[in-house]
Amino acid sequence: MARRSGRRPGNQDTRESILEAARNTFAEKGYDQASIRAIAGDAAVDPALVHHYFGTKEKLFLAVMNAPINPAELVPQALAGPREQAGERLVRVALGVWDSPAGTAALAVFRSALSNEWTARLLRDFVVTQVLRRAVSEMTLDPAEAEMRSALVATQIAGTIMARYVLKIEPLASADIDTLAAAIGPNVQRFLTDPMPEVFKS
Amino acid sequence: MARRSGRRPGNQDTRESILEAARNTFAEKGYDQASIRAIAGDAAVDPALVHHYFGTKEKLFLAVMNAPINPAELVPQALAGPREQAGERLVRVALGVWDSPAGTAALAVFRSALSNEWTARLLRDFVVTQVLRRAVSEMTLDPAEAEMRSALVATQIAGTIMARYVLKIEPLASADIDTLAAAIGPNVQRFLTDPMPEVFKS
DNA sequence: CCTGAAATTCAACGCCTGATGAACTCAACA
DNA sequence: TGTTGAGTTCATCAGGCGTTGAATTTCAGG
Repeated sequence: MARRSGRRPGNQDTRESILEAARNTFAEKGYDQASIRAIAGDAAVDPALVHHYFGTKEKLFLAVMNAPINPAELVPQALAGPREQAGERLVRVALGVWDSPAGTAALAVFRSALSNEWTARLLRDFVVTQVLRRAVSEMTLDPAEAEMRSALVATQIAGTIMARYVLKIEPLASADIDTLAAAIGPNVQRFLTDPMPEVFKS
Repeated sequence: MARRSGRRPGNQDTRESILEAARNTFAEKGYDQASIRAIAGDAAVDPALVHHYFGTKEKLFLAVMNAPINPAELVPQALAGPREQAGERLVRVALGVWDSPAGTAALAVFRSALSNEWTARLLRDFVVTQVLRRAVSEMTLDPAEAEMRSALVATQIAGTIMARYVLKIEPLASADIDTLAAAIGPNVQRFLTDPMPEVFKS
């Protein structure tokens, strides 16, 4: 018999409101600038409670990042369908993620990645092992070029995210997904499937 | 008679060594994470001396950013020559800047822009008013599309910088400029001159 | 030499940070 | 009903931050 007596977990709204406040604050300010006190204040909660639930700031960050994005589900969704439209679909899926509620968490890790070394590693490893590698294997690209091709795709996607969600450069920030997909998709497509200079064969 | 007696400015090595330490530290850690104490330590100097020379951290940052990058010189350099190769030249010039010593300062502002609101505004305003607007006027693009085209170019350039210098994704980080220019240039070119969906005409 | 201004140092201020541990509340079980 | 343990609060720690102002050193002018 595990739990014999005592108050039962009961109200776990608090835990989730901390999580939500953390997600928003991390997304707004990045890892370093988001203070536990600010998060706690946002959740109308004592700062010590944050530690009670999540231990350390790092663990809280990981808890925030844990659920929302599942590449195993998104990558096939982006790659299903004719190869000639894979680029556009990829842009559409990526922007869709960032525009969704889950995108808040993604934006948090993105923002944090530029000022903090370990979050940068986090993002790089995630992108490389979870997204790019998966996409490469599903698209059956020429292995000799696959790494470079997927890295190039990453530049276009990352740049779009950066310009639209972080720097908020107009008219990009206000454009709708269809417009952007039509404009950027073909470029991604070229990175994916068009012939590349011989330099890459090495 | 302005200065009548007293020690003359003399040794300004100190000022420059602070500036250099600041440039490196800002580039490594971004604006917020780079502490005045760390910069002073890097320059083997008392923290108070930094304030003596530059007043505040913000002014020090601006002093670091002040000199090194001159769009008035770079933009024409990127745009001179046949329009059909403008994309590739643009990539080449951009990467050239970041690979140069001056690029350290540029990387600093780039890094800072994601975690700090006012450096983000700084970068956005700089990019929009100093680089994009200038490029647009020199290339005589259709005004109806110019804003969107230059913003799209910005996404590809920013993404490349991010992947290569911040996230350091391989094989991008180790590739030489020629390779990248050949791979990415055509995409930039398409953003610049290829026909765009009608949606943009608005 | 001596004066005075610049260069440099030192100690301290007030504030914020992440984190800790003890105290208190209170619902549920024995 | 009394015990238990989770939920919650509070005071506090040690440390880093940007910044300040006064003291001290250094050195070129008059």
